[in-house]
Amino acid sequence: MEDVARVAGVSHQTVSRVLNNHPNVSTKTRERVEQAITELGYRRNTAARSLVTRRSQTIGVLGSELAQYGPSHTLLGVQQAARDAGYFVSVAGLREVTPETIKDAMAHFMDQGVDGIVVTVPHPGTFDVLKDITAQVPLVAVGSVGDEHLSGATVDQREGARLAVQHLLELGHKHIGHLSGPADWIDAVARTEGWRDALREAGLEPAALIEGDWSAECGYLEGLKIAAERSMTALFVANDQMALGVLRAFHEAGVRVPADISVVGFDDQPEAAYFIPPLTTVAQDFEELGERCIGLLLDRLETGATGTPVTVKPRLVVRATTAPISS
Amino acid sequence: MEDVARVAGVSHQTVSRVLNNHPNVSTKTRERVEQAITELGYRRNTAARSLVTRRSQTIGVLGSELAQYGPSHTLLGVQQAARDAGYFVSVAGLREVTPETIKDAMAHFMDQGVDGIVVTVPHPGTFDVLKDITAQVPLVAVGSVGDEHLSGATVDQREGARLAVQHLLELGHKHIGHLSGPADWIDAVARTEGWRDALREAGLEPAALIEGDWSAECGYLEGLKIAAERSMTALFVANDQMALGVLRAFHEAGVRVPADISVVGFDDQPEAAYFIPPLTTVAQDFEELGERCIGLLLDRLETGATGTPVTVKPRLVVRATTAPISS
DNA sequence: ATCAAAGTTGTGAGCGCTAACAATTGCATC
DNA sequence: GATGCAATTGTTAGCGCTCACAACTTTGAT
Repeated sequence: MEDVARVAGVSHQTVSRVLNNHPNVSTKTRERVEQAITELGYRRNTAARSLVTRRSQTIGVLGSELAQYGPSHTLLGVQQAARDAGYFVSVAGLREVTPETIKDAMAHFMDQGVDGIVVTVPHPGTFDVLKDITAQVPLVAVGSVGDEHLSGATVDQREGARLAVQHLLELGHKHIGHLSGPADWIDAVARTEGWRDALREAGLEPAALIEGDWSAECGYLEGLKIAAERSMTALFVANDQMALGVLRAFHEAGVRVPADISVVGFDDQPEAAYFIPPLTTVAQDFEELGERCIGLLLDRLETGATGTPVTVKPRLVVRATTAPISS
Repeated sequence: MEDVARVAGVSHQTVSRVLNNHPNVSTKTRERVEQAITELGYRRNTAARSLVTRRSQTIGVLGSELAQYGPSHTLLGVQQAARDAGYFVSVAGLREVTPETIKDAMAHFMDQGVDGIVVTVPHPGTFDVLKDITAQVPLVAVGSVGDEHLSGATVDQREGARLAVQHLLELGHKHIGHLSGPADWIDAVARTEGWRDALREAGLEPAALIEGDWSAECGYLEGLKIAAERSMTALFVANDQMALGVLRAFHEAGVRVPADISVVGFDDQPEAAYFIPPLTTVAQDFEELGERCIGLLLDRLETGATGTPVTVKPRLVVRATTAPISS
């Protein structure tokens, strides 16, 4: 920086002012400094800057299952938005979610001195562990959380599930089962609730709730059982991967989709349109979710304002696995 | 740090020595200092440390298509291994891969002062842009690259493709087509070459090469054409997603798999086992790839040694989309 | 011409840490 | 008990930057 100052014929402080866009620098000086900067290929030292400003320009992203469709896309959105705003993004993925691993990752972030944290850990209870962190560093969660002021952006999954079930209801179905995600996932619970709500509103009893684990394998196994029982005419599956397994099981068991049973998935992965048959499902924009989250966090960081949580609306995509009831 | 020193009754320098595991500290003093540290909940300031050591303990990960199956798992491995080694991981995902976006991301990393960089951009030419960076910061690439000394860990994709085609050959197939990935992907080219090699070795002419774009949609569209032509008895598809589309197209067109045509995929995503029919494919361990890469990079960082690139072997997984030729 | 107010630039200190060196202590040897 | 050497601890400087404040320059009103 001293070198730049020398070349531009000013003091190091003026260079600093130019770098930080301080108002009181004459245009001529600013230009001279900027030229010196490019000429010398000067880069400001982040460490030194952080040391005195006490800000690292870094946002920590804590996530689990980061290779899954939803989380990976959320991360993409978060990362892009943060980088566009000039922040660095530090990622910590959790192999397994326990209070210890969460605390470890948080210690990691605190060591790094992150300015803010985004959490994409879709399990309830996570936030009890995180309570004391919130006091030290602004923290925003992706997805709904028990705590109102923690939550950043959410896809209204309950609404999405309701959409799916209402579609089934409109087709005349009365026996609508649900293959849910694991009960320790916030999203899974929300989708199950949406299913239950829609059924109740229609005066139907929510029966046939099966808990799955998101995997195609589980969808297949449960699908086999459902095929054997033939107790329902429609099935709402909590994600597309399980739906794939279900479709395969039904195919094997000779249960025709949608003639014998209708199936609706959730997520709208790009592959869903190429399942056999193409899957009716609920689309949600994970990238937008991530971007919104960063938007909120940055507001909080830069203006101190506690913005209201954002809700992103899901959308029903009707394809070929649903049909009016025939029997 | 001064506070810790006071509590422990030593100088700040001794505290620093304890923190850095310097040898010449008496056990008693060390214990006293450590106790003071936990007592005060002291955290060393990374910025100050970086300022003087000129190391940020941060590794930058540059990637594109980070939400895809392969890249996202690689990122997971990289991230975990780096964090285990006490490094921070800074991620920059490229929405589109152009010299400009790559340079931008690199500038981002240089600003941050990363100690090393891992690149997961599977396009040739990327590394021409990166040439001048290598001089400044150790850089390791995931996947094969033209440049020998850049490349870190690779899955031997050529070998994987050969495995797939040999399997088909053993089943008696003579007309084996290939639906490849985009020609501007290094991996796609390697797989195509493996296919061509295996065919040539068997004295067969590699015909019917179709270039795809990795998507299920493209697999579907091309699958429809292939079904209409009926010019091959087996198809080697460069990834599982396209294979899904192909399977769907064949199903629609009344082409039976594997009776009429055998299909082999690539990647072995967890879903592949639940396709209709379950997909024969080539498995590769992306997480291991990422871990190995970090291993190599850290070696380079800490010992200065230029380790040799690691090659991870892929594995053929035979399921139900391949059968001996019948016609 | 004179002064105050605003705009512009420079100076010095210090953020929290580590490296190099200086000073002290302990311990074996004579 | 004196001496030398190694092990341990303390002292000082400075990494590159921003902040607070001081100093200087311009401008415009009197």
